[in-house]
Formats: sequence, structure tokens, C-alpha cells
Amino acid sequence: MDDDENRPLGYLLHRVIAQLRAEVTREALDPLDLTFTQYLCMRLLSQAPGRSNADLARDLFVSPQAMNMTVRGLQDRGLVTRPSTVSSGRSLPTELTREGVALLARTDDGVRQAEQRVLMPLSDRDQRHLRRLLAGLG
Amino acid sequence: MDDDENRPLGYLLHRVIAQLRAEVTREALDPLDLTFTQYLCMRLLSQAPGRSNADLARDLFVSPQAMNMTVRGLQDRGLVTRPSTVSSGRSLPTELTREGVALLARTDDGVRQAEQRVLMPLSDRDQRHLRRLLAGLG
DNA sequence: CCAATGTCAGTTTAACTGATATTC
DNA sequence: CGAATATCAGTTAAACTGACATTG
Repeated sequence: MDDDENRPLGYLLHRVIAQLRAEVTREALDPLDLTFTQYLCMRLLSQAPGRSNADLARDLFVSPQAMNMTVRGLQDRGLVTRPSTVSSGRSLPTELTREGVALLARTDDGVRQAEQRVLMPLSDRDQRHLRRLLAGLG
Repeated sequence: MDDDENRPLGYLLHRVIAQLRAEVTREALDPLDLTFTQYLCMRLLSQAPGRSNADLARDLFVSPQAMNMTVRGLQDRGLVTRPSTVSSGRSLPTELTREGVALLARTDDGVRQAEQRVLMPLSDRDQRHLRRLLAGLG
């Protein structure tokens, strides 16, 4: 029989991400008309400006076609920008616009609150430890 | 600018679960014609036999309609069973059949290997710690 | 030629919401 | 009646695969 620590990682992770995603979307993203995937994309661009579409797709483990749709949606709203042509190669470096940076900042409070609710069962120390372990898997 | 530990939890979690889900599905579930959600459902029933559809839905944070489709798929293949009528109430207790238990067991090796690849960057000690922290959020 | 990139198009997975019947 | 359950049906989010042109 499974005890807590022997349950497969996928099972444990799914529960946490499903709950978190639902709460973040409802509380912080729906009011700003952003999908969770768009939010992840903007978050990634905030930390690593100039990523190409193919880079972003690899970072989030989705196909370049799927990521392209996400970026297009953000581009149509003026939240990210990328050059239509480039002097060398086909790779188009994408970055947040000033509007994109501002909108991303407006998600922060809601995201923090939703995360806090999900992480409630853990002590502050354990929360920091969990973040560090997850970051180590990136 | 974000350092590792200040990146939102949803961002860190998404990357890990996306990679893990892709590897587990390809390596352990596709060969047995199981979806990831069906796998989670069977895993849950293995640990907590007799759960109703509504229970399972709450456990995995999906709608009862979505879970019902998953259970139906497993039922049609004879992997789980639930009574068509019950003496009291509408709740139908679901459990794995012998075939379900056997099929779930056949996923173990592939799942373990996929998890091991994802967790590779962490020490054994940190892997155990991560599992314990995640279990604490269930 | 070949590998990587961006992108058009159609398809599929797997969730969602709404509505309804049953039962305690 | 009211709350919980199961389940019908239609819709949507968001991925997928296949195909192809461009570029270094």
C-alpha cells in the first residue's frame, strides 16, 4: 500500500498544480483576460528577455506551434513585441512591452494570495525549501 | 529581476509537471493505452478504494463531469468496477478490478524511470525531502 | 544539403459550463 | 425543499501532428 512518500511524484505534483492553476486563473488572470499559458510566457520573458519562440517552447515543454499561438495572442494585444524581420537568421527575439511589464505587475498580488492559500499547510521554512528544490529542477 | 527563489511557484511547478507528464506518458502509459488522467485516477483508487466519482473529482481538482468520462473509459475496459445501482444514495463506490491492479503494476517501472530522469538534478536526500513537502500539501 | 526557425492548417485531448434526474 | 450525486450535451482551451518556406 502507498504511504505518502511513496506515492508517485506525478500524482503529488498534479494535485498541487491543478489547485494552484485554478486559483491563480480565477483570482489573478481572468480579471485581466490572460490565460495561464500567456501568464507563464510573460513571466518567462520578464526573467529572460529576447527569447525566441523556439526558445520559449523548449523552456515550457510545449511545441513551437503552440507557443507561437500564445505569443501571437500577446503580440496582438501589444503586451510583447518582436521584430518582423531580422538582419541575420529566422529567430525573432521577443520581449515584453511597457504595457506587458505593467500588466504582469498587476498579476502579482493575486498570484501571491493564491499561492499562499495553496502553501498554507507548510511552514515558512518549508515553503522556502520547496521553492529552492523546484528551482533546482529548472 | 527574479532570482530563482522569487519566481512564482506556478511557474516552477508547471515546468516540472510538464516535463514529467510528457516523459511518463510516452514511456509508461502510451504502450498500455492509458492517458495521464486515467493513470492518476487508478493510482488514487489503488490508495483509496471505494471512492465515488465526486470524491475522485475533488481529490484531483477537476469537475465531476470530467472525472466521470475518465472513470467511464476505465470501466469500459474492465479496469475499474462500480455497481450500477446501490441500496442507499446515488454515490457509486468505484474500485480497481484485478485487471486494473495488474495493469497499474505494469506502469511502475516506466514511471519510476521517468521520475528518476526528471529528479536527476537533486540528491537522494533532496528528492525525499521534495516528496515529503509535496505530500504535505495533499 | 542539412538543421533550425517560424508558421499555416487540421486534429485531438481533456478540461469546462449548463441542464436534468435521482436520492437522502 | 435543499444538498449531493451522476450524467446528458455542447463548448472551449490548449495542446498535438503534418507540411512547407526561409535562412545560415
